[in-house]
Amino acid sequence: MTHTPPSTLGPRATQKLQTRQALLQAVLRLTEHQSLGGLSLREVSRAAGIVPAGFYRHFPDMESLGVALVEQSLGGLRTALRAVRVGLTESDEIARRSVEVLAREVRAQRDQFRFISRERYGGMQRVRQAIHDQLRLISEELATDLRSGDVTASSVLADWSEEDVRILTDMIVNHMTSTAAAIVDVPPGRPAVGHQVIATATTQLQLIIVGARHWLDPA
Amino acid sequence: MTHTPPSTLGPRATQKLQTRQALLQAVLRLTEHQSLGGLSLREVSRAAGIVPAGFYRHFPDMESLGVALVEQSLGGLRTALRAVRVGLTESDEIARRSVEVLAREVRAQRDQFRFISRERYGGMQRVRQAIHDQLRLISEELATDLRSGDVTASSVLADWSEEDVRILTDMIVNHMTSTAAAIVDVPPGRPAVGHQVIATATTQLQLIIVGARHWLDPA
DNA sequence: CTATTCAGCGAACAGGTGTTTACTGAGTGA
DNA sequence: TCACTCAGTAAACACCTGTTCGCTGAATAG
Repeated sequence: MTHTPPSTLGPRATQKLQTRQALLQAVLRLTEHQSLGGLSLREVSRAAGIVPAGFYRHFPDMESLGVALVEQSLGGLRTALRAVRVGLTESDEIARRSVEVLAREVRAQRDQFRFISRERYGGMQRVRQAIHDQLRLISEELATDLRSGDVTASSVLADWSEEDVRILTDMIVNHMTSTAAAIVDVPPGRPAVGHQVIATATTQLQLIIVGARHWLDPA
Repeated sequence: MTHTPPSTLGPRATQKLQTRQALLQAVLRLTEHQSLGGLSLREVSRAAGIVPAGFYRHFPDMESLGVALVEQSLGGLRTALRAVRVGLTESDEIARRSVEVLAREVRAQRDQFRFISRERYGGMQRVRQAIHDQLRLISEELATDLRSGDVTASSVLADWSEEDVRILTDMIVNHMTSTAAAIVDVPPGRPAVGHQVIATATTQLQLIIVGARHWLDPA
């Protein structure tokens, strides 16, 4: 009677998942000084501890591996950003806390974000597309939270057109990716530089918010 | 007695320059669908019409070729941007005209800017450094024009600290690079999409300017 | 006219590449 | 227990890679 499919995976599937993660980790490690397109399938397989032919048990090619990496990385950031906004109504507060979360996330998953920065414009087509799609999702979720919900209570955004809100959130997301790239490039062991980067980014985001507040002002 | 060095280069040097340009052009052509790190020296030499060994007559390696390409590309943009600001005093006008110049330049030198976008975060170390340096120059020149000169006459920036001006111009330059990347990604033969991108970028830049105007306002 | 320079050539080198093939042997389901 | 699935293996395939070497022959300098 105990015919429920095992909620805990068998040793077979577990081991496969581990190897898959080893492949993803290998790419993150190897892309510290070069881009995905500069890696060879053999190099990655070697670093993951399997033979080249074994690679095909997990991905049909390196581009697919890249797409999987994008979804794992940006998916995590997306939920973290969504979580930080619940209960906040002051856009100043949202700005400061969003930059904080971004900084924390980037420092915790440094090589994931280096990978994203690297491949956002530089990478292979499907990888770039995957990044683009994830960023659009983040932008749209931010737009929803800014237009509806408690946030609008203390905001001027209620009067804005959908189009204008999209323009605003696109800019904010672009600013976030620039910030992430800047944090990634901070030399390790120089936390002072990191603080400087975050302070600058926060100021810039506040300037955007001030602009948004006075957007519809009489000239 | 006619010992002046020839102001017009001899056929020898001329031909060498042509081959050098052929190498640069070959890289621009080949990086449409992959990044510089994914190109092989042989591939580039072949596309330029020379034998692999001939490559070394011009560059010691591909990274150096990339640096040369960066300086040629961003050097042009830098002078074009500096030129467009002379005689302008209204920051609104500066914003609109800067985006115009950027868009014109990007469309005229599409593959150069695609290359810059590709390599800004994705590329090899020295290439990234070269891009970073050029962008910092652009940011500093903009800061100088905003602080001194006629511009300040109708601006609030006169009261700003150097640091704050740097923060502002850094953000503007980042916005420009995002815009350039977006324009490059516009599908060819869809000018309507291109107009949309430029309109969005202009609005975003104006929002930044509004923010700057009210930056020191009493809350 | 003569001696020198040097951009580009052709061949060779040791080694890395993606992909296919047939295989092993532990994990699985009935 | 027993057939079968399938993650990982080992070897072979034809091909491309960066770099070096000595050579050519036209442009150059004196």
